Amino acid sequence: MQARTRMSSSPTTETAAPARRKRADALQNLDALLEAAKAVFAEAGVDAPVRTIAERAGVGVGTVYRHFPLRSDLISAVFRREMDACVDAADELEAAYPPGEALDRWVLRYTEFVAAKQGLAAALHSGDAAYEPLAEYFSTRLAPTLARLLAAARAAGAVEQEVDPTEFLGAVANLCHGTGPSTRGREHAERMVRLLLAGLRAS
Amino acid sequence: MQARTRMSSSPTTETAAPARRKRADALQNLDALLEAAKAVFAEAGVDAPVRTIAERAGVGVGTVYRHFPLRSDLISAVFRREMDACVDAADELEAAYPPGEALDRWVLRYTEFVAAKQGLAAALHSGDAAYEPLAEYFSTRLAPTLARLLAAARAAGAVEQEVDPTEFLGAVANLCHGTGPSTRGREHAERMVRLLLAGLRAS
Amino acid sequence: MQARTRMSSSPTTETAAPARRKRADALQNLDALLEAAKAVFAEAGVDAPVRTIAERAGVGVGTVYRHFPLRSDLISAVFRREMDACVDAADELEAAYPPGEALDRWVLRYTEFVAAKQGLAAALHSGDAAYEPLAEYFSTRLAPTLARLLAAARAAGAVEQEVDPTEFLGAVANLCHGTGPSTRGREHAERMVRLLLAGLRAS
Amino acid sequence: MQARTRMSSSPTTETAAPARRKRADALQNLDALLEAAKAVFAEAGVDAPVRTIAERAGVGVGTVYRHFPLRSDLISAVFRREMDACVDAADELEAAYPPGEALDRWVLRYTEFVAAKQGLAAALHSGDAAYEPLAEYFSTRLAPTLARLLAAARAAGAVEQEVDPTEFLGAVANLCHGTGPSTRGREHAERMVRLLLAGLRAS
DNA sequence: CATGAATGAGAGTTCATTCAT
DNA sequence: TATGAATGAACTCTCATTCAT
Repeated sequence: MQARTRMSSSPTTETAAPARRKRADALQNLDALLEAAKAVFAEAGVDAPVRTIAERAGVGVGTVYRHFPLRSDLISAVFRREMDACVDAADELEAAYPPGEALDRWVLRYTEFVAAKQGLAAALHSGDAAYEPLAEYFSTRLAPTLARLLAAARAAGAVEQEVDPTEFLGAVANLCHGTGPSTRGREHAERMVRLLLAGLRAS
Repeated sequence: MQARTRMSSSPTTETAAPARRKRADALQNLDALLEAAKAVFAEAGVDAPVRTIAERAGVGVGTVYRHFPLRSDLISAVFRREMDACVDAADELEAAYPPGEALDRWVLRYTEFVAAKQGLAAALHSGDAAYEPLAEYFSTRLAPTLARLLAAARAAGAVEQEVDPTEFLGAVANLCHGTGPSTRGREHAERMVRLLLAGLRAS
Repeated sequence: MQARTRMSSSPTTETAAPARRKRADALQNLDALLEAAKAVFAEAGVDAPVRTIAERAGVGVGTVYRHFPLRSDLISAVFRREMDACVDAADELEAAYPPGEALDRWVLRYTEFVAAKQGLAAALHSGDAAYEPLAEYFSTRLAPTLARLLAAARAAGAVEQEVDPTEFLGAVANLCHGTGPSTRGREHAERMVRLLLAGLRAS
Repeated sequence: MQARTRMSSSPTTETAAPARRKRADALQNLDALLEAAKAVFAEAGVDAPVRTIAERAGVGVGTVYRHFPLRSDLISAVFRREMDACVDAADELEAAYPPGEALDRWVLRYTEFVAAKQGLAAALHSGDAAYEPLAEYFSTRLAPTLARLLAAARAAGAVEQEVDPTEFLGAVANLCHGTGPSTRGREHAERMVRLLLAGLRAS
């Protein structure tokens, strides 16, 4: 019943094949869904009612279930995008800064990401088998990145302590827990993360 | 909520025994309730169904609501007791160890407590205004204790960094998040907490 | 929200213990529930929405689930009562008529019962494991009754064919399928059942 | 339901081939649909999700709705074909056997057909007005066939009882209810149908 | 004071049906 | 004409919370 945006591009200017149109709509919906989910997760956590997300995206609940049969599918999809961005940031930081500083900056960058995703850590630790894929993504994408940065920093003498990358990432995620989207919360998390980083340096 | 006619005669005119009995019963119930809640919270988190707790305690749900109108009241009551024990431990540690070590040992003691209380941190950060009293208890009992230990350690040159006690306590609580009652989880949390402590030492 | 009948018997005339009152209410509700379910099942089949039954009984859905966690529990309860009555009728018929006629009359009595319970046969054959208890009740209560009547009739030379009682009962139930509560439907079922009975007699 | 502009040029101006192709495709689809529906009905009953049928046939749901706007349309179409085969069988049986035996054999043949169509009887008796056409087909095709066989058998002295053909057919269909595709179920149904046939013979 | 039956809002999930492409 | 994405009504079931006894 919701009025879909009928962009109504004039027929003459339309160049894409008709078959594409359908896909375009679907993709648009999917995007709206991911955006909505991201927003709702940030506000109400990953346990927010499916209906809320559907409404926010302007679609029916059925559509959500069509694209993401499991809640975890949606969660994964939402977070994966940003995790990728986070992973990519490592390259730039490594190129621009010495190992120790690159490590710090990347961890802080990661902190920022996690802090903005209320409920991420909770989902990760929920024990719910549904979030396995998400956890796996952590291990296969983020952890290796941190491992690389750690190794470089240690080689440069900027880090003394041994630490398991996945464990460390989990700890940082946990430190962001409950720190709303407020600046105060952010700062709080950041301070604690810096303490953790300082700990790495200690002999 | 309307006060029903109190059919029972005034306490003064009653023989001591029945009155005692009643009070004793009530206290017993309350204790059973707290024990049950503690156990259930540990197993299923602080969001466990009220009925589960009531059944575990062998009382009706109504009784739970009578004693603890808000869920947070029950949670607070449950945790308060153990917090007190934790606070008390500080004295002994201060007497037995040098400031720096006393600090470490106490924080680890606190870590143990929090790790055993699945959901404590979550509740604390839930944003639900209902948990305010619990947070307050944190500030008024635990935080001053930590502040004292920190001050002593700093005076002894065992700590360099400045840190807000409440913030630090929250961070430690967060680090325990999702670390089930398993030994592995415990160790994981402990390792991260030690890192945090090491961070305090760094110049 | 539904206004419960507040019979409000004057306090002075009330003799039953207060504790009984609660039970009385509960039982009344349970009875209303069974009556409502019976009616709804007859009108809309055993797959009727739970809410419909709850509304008809004037209770909340939760109450239905409290008393009958599984849909099949409710169905069983509803039908059991009438099955018992049906079983009891056998004694009277046996006493009042010669074996062959007693058999006929009882089967017709049973036909009447089943015809009035739209959905009984369907549930029985749904394959849904949930209806097992109901099927079992068939085997343990009705089948033995029919077996007895058949044996007597055969001994008296009024029946020639061998037939498995449970199978026969199922067949009769099936014959009532789709015969609404109309007289026409009833008669239709009855005619076919008589044919079946006639078949028993054939050499 | 509004008629869309028929973009395709008129059939007459098109070359024969493409037109044929289209028709051929459509017919093929229709056939696949009927086959799929038959299979699905047999496995999951006539209430099976439309999508299941569409997938089985390798077409979109829209196609199902195009050919069979009402579910009953599909059901009717599916069963009609087999009913016709059943009707045709009567001729052969009449030619090959004496009236009494022809009757028995045909009824058993019909039993086989119905037993294989789980849900046919249910649909027939569902009360849903949508199945009227199917019921009508029963009356106009099968019932006359049975009537003919019955008349011949009666004329030959092989049947004593009067019985309405449609009613009898319905009864047989009902007896097949809930008898899965298993051999046991089949035999059960057959036994009961034989009893019914024996009843016809009784004086 | 305790009890636990009753209530009913709300969440998840499925599917018939429509309709833009 | 076929497709399948989207819709949303309808259903089941769970629990927090109230309140008569």
